[in-house]
Amino acid sequence: MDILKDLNERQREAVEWVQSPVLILSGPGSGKTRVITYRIAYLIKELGVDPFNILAVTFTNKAADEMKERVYRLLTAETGKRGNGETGKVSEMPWIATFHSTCARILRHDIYRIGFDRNFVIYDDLDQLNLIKECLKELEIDPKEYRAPAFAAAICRAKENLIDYESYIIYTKARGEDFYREMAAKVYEHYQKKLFKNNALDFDDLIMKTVELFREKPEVLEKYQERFIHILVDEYQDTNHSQYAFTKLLASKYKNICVVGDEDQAIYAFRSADIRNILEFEKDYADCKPEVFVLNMMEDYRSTQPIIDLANNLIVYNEERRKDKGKIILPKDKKPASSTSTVDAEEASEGKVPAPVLQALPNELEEAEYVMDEARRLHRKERIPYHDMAVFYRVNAQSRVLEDAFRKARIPYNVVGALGFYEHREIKDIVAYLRVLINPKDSLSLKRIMNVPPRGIGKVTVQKIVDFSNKNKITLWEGVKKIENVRGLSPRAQWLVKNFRNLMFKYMELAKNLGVGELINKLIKEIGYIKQLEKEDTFTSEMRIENLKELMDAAHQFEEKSENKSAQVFLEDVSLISDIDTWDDKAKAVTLMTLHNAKGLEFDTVFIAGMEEGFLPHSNAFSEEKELEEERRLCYVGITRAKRHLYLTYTDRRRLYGNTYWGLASRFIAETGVEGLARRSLGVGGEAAPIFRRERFKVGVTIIHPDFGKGKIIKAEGFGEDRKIEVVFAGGEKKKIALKYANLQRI
DNA sequence: GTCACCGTATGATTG
DNA sequence: ATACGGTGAC
Ligand SMILES: Nc1ncnc2c1ncn2[C@@H]1O[C@H](COP(=O)(O)OP(=O)(O)OP(=O)(O)O)[C@@H](O)[C@H]1O
Repeated sequence: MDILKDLNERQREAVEWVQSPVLILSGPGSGKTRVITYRIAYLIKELGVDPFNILAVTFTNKAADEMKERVYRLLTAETGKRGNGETGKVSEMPWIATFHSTCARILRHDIYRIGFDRNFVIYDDLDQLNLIKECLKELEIDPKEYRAPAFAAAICRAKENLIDYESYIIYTKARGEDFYREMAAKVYEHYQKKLFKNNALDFDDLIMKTVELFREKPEVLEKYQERFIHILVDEYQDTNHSQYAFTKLLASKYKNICVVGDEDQAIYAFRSADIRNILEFEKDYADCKPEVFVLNMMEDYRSTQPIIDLANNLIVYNEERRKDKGKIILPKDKKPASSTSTVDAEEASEGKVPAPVLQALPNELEEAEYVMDEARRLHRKERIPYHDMAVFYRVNAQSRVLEDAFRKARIPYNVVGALGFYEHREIKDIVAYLRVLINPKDSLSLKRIMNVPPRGIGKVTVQKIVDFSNKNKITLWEGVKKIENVRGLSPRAQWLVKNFRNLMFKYMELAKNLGVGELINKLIKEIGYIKQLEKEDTFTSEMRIENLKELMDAAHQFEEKSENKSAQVFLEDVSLISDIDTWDDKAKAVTLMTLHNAKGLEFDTVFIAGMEEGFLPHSNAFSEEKELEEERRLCYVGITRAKRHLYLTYTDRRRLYGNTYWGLASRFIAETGVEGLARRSLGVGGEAAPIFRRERFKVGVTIIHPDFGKGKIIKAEGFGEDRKIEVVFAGGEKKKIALKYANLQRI
């Protein structure tokens, strides 16, 4: 069977094993994603499984598209033996998507069973934040004292763990005195009720409501269990509890499940991902007859030996890591595709296999310059295409200087993330129009557009309609419809709202028959959005016009490629798009992205910029050992993306957000042992930052001050001599202390 | 009442 | 750099 010829023996076994659940817990580059892809093709082609009965879950839409494409190619490949007719055409493709879009599609069909409308809208995190701000206003909570993003985080964490607001309130009470949590509970409840009124779901609801649906309506669950007889999940180490519950429910009937992941690459604990899901997978299926098939592969087909060494050296510093996990190794059977088979240090130094490079730079500008220069050199001298190079960093804001350097040098580049296309204000405005047309209950979006572009309906008028609607227990849109009954409006204001109402009536009609593309075109023209922007005539307004044009193109393209051309489906696509999804990996350009976005990808050349204490590891992770280990895994993920060329750079001093950060080289640098390997380590004499040594005075540490006595560190910043800490002393008073001047003792 | 402008505060990682 | 709240002109 020749689709299996691209696999090694153990991969092949995993592809062919269908007698019981499969767990693949394997290192980077070991071919996990490849196994899933081939397994899907194998199920269809060799076992005659109906593609309709297969669900594969990926981490991003982009990964889903790629997998679809590969599966399609495997299915249509000329096999000589079998094949679905001479055209090799595939009649149907399996369902390959992210958790979020999978759940969105399920809910679109069946959510009415738990009391929601099927035409719900999906709120992204900006919408979520705006709605929470509204809640704070209505609950009379001062948003300066209690920040909205903190509530958003609390609510997300709760939902990721399937805790609805009722349970949240109960847990809060059980905990006793916790003012902040009590407040969060109130906000959560209010927020959730508002979502319901708006007929909206946020991202986390998509999963949570699906689980709720499955639990409350067994016949719905059964329907999907019969539909998804074979389930495959990629990147399983980064699933959270709700995703775990979803998967487990679906798989519980047939138990044809295959999960794949690597706990050393778990980097999403901050949004409740839990590696126990993958580590305890065997327990979940302990009663299966042949027991769970477990595969632990550590052969890394991606990287060269020196890169593998760095990764191995680094990851053992994670103390919570399973001691029996082992190291990744170069596969014996690896074909000399682009690199040589086995390599020793001597060969590496001769330049057959490039040695990883560690480079210190005085500041972030020179760092960017250096990265750009090296990229250009590799392109010219070694003929490495730009699209096979990437620059990774910890925080989006770091991309700016890099962009500038690449732009100035006229080297093509793409930035993944930062502000995604669909997060731009002008795009969100138009999307809000569409949402209201489809789901008039969406008051958040309605409020957003009532005066966009400015049409004389100001804050006060809107507030009056809101009050009127609340008093009469109707939605804001109902309030707008009954504008004649709203008291205290000037005739002019009433007239303006009536015009707006008529506009919306007209477009609600049009939306029934027109495709999204045409609808958006007409709408933008009629409301004079572009005219308004032209009037503003600034640099940003020009960009906005471009973006709007791009949106119209996107909508037309959508119409062409999709069967269901409704604005509804378009909106769904738009809401679920992620940063990485819009990245064009075939463009001839260097890719700039965060380490998080790099997961699952591979490049010939990888630069990791900003390898400094405070950035990688990020300063917010200093105080928790667990978080520090996650930062280390992040670094591990970055390193293991590189096939042949790896550069680690760090600076002495970095300007960001108008501040200057004086950094030490990241502890991870020393841990990788790159200094011993690198050809040009510490190139810039004297300007290199010293390599990090562990700070003794960390948050949480108890100290004794010669004057004030015993106290606990609650805040710490700076390094070495310059370190400043904030301490709460036994009496309760807080003091800021510079280590330089105080003779502190650690206890 | 509405809108455009200016000052101030404030920044991780994401589907 | 962007998101807010306050201010003055219409
Ligand atoms: N048996 C094999 N023979 C040759 N190349 C392979 C084999 N298996 C995998 N590869 C190659 O190794 C690289 C990594 O494969 P893949 O992305 O499937 O690994 P992965 O385990 O999912 O990686 P990661 O966890 O790091 O994202 C790919 O370029 C793939 O083509």
